[in-house]
Amino acid sequence: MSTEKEVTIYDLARKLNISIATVSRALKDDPVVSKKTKKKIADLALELGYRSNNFARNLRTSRTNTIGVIIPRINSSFMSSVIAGMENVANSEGYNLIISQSSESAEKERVNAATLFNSRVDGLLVSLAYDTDSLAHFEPFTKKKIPLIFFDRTADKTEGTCIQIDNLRAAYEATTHLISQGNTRIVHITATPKRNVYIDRLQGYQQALADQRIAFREDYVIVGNLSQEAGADAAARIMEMKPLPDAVFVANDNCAVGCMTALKQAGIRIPADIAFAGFNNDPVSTVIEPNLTTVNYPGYEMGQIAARSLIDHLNGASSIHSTNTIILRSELIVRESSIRRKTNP
Amino acid sequence: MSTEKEVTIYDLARKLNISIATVSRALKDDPVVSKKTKKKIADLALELGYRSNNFARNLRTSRTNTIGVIIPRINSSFMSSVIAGMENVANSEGYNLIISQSSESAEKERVNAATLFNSRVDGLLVSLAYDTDSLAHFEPFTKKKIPLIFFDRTADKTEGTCIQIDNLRAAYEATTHLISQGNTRIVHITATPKRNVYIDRLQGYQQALADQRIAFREDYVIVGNLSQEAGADAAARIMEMKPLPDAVFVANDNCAVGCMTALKQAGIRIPADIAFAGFNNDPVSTVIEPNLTTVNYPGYEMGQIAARSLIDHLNGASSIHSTNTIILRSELIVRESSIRRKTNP
DNA sequence: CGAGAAAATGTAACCGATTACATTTTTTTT
DNA sequence: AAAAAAAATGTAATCGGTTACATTTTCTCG
Repeated sequence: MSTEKEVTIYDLARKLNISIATVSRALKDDPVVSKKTKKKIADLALELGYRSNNFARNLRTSRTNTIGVIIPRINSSFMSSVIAGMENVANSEGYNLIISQSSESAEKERVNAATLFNSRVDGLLVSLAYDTDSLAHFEPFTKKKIPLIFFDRTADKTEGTCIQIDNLRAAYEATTHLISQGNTRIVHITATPKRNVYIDRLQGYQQALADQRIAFREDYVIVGNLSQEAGADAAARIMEMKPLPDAVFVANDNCAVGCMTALKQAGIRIPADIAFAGFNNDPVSTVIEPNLTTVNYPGYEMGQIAARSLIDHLNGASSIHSTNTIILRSELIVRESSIRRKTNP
Repeated sequence: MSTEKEVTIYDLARKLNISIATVSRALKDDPVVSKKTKKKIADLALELGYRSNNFARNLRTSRTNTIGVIIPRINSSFMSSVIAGMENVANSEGYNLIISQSSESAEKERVNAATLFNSRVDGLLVSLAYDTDSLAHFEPFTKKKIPLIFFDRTADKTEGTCIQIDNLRAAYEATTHLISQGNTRIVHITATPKRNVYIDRLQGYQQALADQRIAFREDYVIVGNLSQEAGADAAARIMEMKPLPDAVFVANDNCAVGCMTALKQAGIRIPADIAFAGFNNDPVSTVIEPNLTTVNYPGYEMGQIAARSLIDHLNGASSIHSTNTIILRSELIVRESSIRRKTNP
């Protein structure tokens, strides 16, 4: 009835008439304790429903077995895969995850970092918000040598390890593909060039144009927040362009969908009038009609690798400084939205 | 250079030549400490970069300020809204969230519950997995009087509070709407009747049929896992039915989309040949063509309310037992997928 | 068999806060 | 101005583990 008292190592020690030190060691499977004693202790612990008190341990060892995660938003298919991958590894290694969202705000990111710092996470996994300029809020971590890993939206000139894809190459391939379909007036919709992912994709786009001797036009780059609404806004701008562009490369599927929908409503045919390519291989890319050509990259794996790297480092298995950037593979998935058949009239 | 030593209340006390008790009280803003002293302490704490040691506090108070969350999957728009809502409240109240996914497996749910129990969360927020039968894995919580709140996929016959919508009524409305458009052969695609949400929706569907004097047909209920693939499978079964059903009510938008896509590929027109209604108001519902009629319900708010209820209870502000079930409003959003114009040939 | 090495166990300080209870200081009252 | 009440501060035990160092027990081998 009443909340039973929690069982401690003192209780175990008393019952078995041994010292708490031995109990503590036995529970940690310390080789210095004899098998026989260990067995006795393990049995009794089970019987009494003993559970270790992490606070006492953490207080003593100053480790929390907790990893902090800061992400812009959890509500994309990509991010939830990443989280799932992290959880998978963390769980199996006995770590907990504390996930916090910056909602794309540098200020909220700062607050989250402070909170996680105060909860003394053992390490931090971060994907940066759109408008983060300074990395000063991560200094407390680096100062205290708390390992810090950036993934996807990474930061240059930092000490932390970065896990990402080759955004430049992926964008280069997507753009080259659009060009190969006979397009030359290619618009690029993207987000703030503060973030590596967007600046790299822009460069890939530019480089592909350059390699095919197509002049880069400043006014073909539309910067927004990559939401569906931003896609619709971009569509309005595109429709004002004369001549009409013949292809659009969007840095994110969700925004591409918003843009395509708006164009379709205005009677523009895709891909006949304008071809499309996106980025992320979000599930909507196979729902929109026509299905969207896009860049697929492994979120789940990225999450796993990020967590794995961090934990390995925490366990001293590998130094985080030995590997500074991990590049994962990505691939272009060609679907109807970019396939030119007979060419348009 | 070297990792600086952590500042403790002992350091503050020594510097100011006062006792640690006063420091401790001042930091908690205990009214018993004079303003002057508080100011001195706060200033020094700031200057020295003091941060409270939660382990010491938790060890002493046996509270963790951490809330455990168990959900089937995070990768739906609905769930990520829920999480965002929880985070919003938890953050502002100084609680951390530990999120774990059951991946729709009762076994994994059990393991997650055990893990969270061992990390001594102050409370638990749960949405049940598809195949969870027994609630035995939550007994340790109830035994220790750790509050437990179910949301969305709730459990009957339990002591915990439940937060959900009126699934029966929502499904009744959706079905009635389909009937009002002139449909009578209405298929229902859903998931395991183990979960309240699905059994309630099925009952709403049945009740609507009954009220309109349409006979319920067992073979019109297709049970699956509500994935897009399950939707495609259901489409195959639907196409074998003679005569062809004239409407489909799906317990989840994502599955509806899979089903619609498969039917469209087979040349069936929506809504002309078959009308559709879904559930959840997932973003894809406005991407699929035709846009999907669906039931909207407030994920963000549900998350907020769940977290708020739990925290209020933890703070002793309200007893969890006073309110046993909280019902949130939901609404039918009618879109093209269910609108019959001239009627089919 | 007995000395020394190895294995097993024990002692006690420590991690950094909270808080019941005791004591001192300040304010109010008469 | 002294007594009583109120406010502020201090003392010390406590939460439940970890671990350096000390001690005891068991084993090994000449």
